[in-house]
Amino acid sequence: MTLDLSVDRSSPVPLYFQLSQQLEAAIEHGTLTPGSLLGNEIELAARLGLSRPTVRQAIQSLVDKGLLVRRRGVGTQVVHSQVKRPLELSSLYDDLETAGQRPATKVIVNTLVPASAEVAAALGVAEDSDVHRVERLRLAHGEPMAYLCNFIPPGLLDLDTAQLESTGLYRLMRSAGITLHSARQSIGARAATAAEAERLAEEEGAPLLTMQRVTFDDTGRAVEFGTHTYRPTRYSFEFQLLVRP
Amino acid sequence: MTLDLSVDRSSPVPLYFQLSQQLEAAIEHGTLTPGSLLGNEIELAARLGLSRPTVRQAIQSLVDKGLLVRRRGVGTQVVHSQVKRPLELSSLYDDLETAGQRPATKVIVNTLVPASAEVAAALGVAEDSDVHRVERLRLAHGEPMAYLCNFIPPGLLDLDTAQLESTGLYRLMRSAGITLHSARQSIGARAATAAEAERLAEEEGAPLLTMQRVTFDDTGRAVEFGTHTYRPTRYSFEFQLLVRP
DNA sequence: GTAGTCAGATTGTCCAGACATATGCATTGA
DNA sequence: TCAATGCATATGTCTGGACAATCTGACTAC
Repeated sequence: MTLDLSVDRSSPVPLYFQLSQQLEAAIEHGTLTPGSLLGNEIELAARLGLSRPTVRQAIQSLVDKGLLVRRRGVGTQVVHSQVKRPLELSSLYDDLETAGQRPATKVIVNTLVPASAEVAAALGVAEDSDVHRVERLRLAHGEPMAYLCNFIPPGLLDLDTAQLESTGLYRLMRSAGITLHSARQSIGARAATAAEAERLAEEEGAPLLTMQRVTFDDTGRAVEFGTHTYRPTRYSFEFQLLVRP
Repeated sequence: MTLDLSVDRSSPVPLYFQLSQQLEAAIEHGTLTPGSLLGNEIELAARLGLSRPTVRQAIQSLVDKGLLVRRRGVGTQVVHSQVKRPLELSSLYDDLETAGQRPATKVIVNTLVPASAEVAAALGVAEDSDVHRVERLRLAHGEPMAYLCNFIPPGLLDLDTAQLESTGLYRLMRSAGITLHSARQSIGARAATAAEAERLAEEEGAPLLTMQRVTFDDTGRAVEFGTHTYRPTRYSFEFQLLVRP
C-alpha cells in the first residue's frame, strides 16, 4: 500500500495542516484502513522532506480528533471505530442542512425585552437591561422540529428577521465577526405544556427534549443564551466524545 | 502580579506538564484573573529556564482545555467564562459521587445472552455470539434515578455483581486495564412504557431521557454498548463544549 | 519449558534558534 | 480631521538534532 503524500511549500497553508488533511482524507476514503500502522514519524518526515516536529504536529491534530492512536514503541494506528465525527459546538441549522433536511425557520418573536434574573445571570448583564429576544420555529420537510428561544446581548449584531429566517443564528454571529469559543449546555426532558404542544404540533404531556445553552466568544463573553425544545421523535443529539487523558 | 512558577528537572513528570498544572492551578485559584495577559512566551521561557517549544506545549494544553486564548500579536489571555469544566466521557456513577449524591446500584440482571443484531453491530461481534448483559438500577438518596442496560463483549473483564453494586462500570473497566478512548452517544427522549415506569417509579407515558452509548478503547475496539433511561426530574446532561477551530 | 534479559524500533520530551504573520499603537501624510 | 504607513510585539510555523521511555520479540539461562 503506497500512500502518495506531498506538500506544497509555496502554499500559504501550513505544512502540518496540508499533511493532516491528506491523512484525514486517506482515512475517510479508506486508503488507510482501520488498524493499519502509519509508518514511523522519522521515515515519514524524510519521505516528505519535512522535519519530524512538523510531521508530529500533523499527526497530533488527528490524534486530537480521535482518528489516530499513538503507542510508544509500537507506532501510530488508525482507530477501528466506524464513526469519526467529533463533537462540535454545532448549530441545529447546520446539522439539518448537512443531513440534507432543508431546514426552514419561522421567526415568531424578534424584539427587545428587559432581562429577567435568569437571562441576566446567564449573559452577565444587568437585570432589567435590554436584551434581544428571538423566538423561532425550526421546520424540516415542513414539519415542526424545534422551538428555539434565544436571548442576545445588545450591540453584538443586527438581528434582521429576514436573515434569521434564511440562515442560522451561529452563522449570523460568525459573519458579524464574533468568534465562537465554547458553550455550556444542559440537555433534559419534560412533558409538553399546552402552549408548547400547540407550537410543535404535539399533544399536551408529550415528552419533549430540552436544551439550554450559554455560548461564549473567544474573550469569554457570553454572546447567547438559548432555551430550546425539540420533538424527540424528530431529533436527538448525536455526538462523539473523547476521553481527556 | 508576580506568579511564582518553577519546574523540577529531577522529577519524572514532563516539564510542560508541570508548567501547565501550575498555570491551571493559578487560574483555578484566581491568582491569574480572567482577561489577564499571561506574559509572552519567550520571556516566560527565559524566566523558567525552559525552551520556547516546551512553554508553548504547556500553554497549548490549556488552550485545548479552553482555559486560555491565544491571539497573535496580542498575547495569551485567561478566558472570562465562569465555568471551566470541560466535556468528558463521564460515568454516571462518578457524576453522582462528585455531586455528593452517594449513588447506590442494584444489579437486576447479570448474565450471558446471545447478541441481538443491534448489539452485535454496535459491539462489532458476531450475531448470536455470547455477550454479557448487565441491567442495573441506579439510585440517589434512595430514589431511583436511572435504569442502565449494558452489553459487554466477553473476556474483557470480570463482571462481579458485588463489584458492580459498589462502583461504576467505567471504573471497573479502567481497573481491568482497559484504556477508554472515545464514545459515540445519542441523547433523546420518549414516553415511558409500563415496564419502564414501574422500574423508575414513574407513571406510564411520563417523559424519560434516553441515552445510547458505544464506548471504544484506545485500539478502537468497542468495549461497551449501553441503553440508559433517566428520570428527567432527577437528572440532566450538563457539559461544556469547545469549538473546533 | 519458563522466566528473565537484552536489543531494536518507535514515540515522548526537550532544546536553540530562524523566519513569517497578525495586531495595536504611534507617527506621518493628505 | 482622518486615513495610510511603519514599527514594536506577540504568536504561528518550521528546522535539525538529542536523549529518554516504552513496547515487542528474540535470545539466553535456569
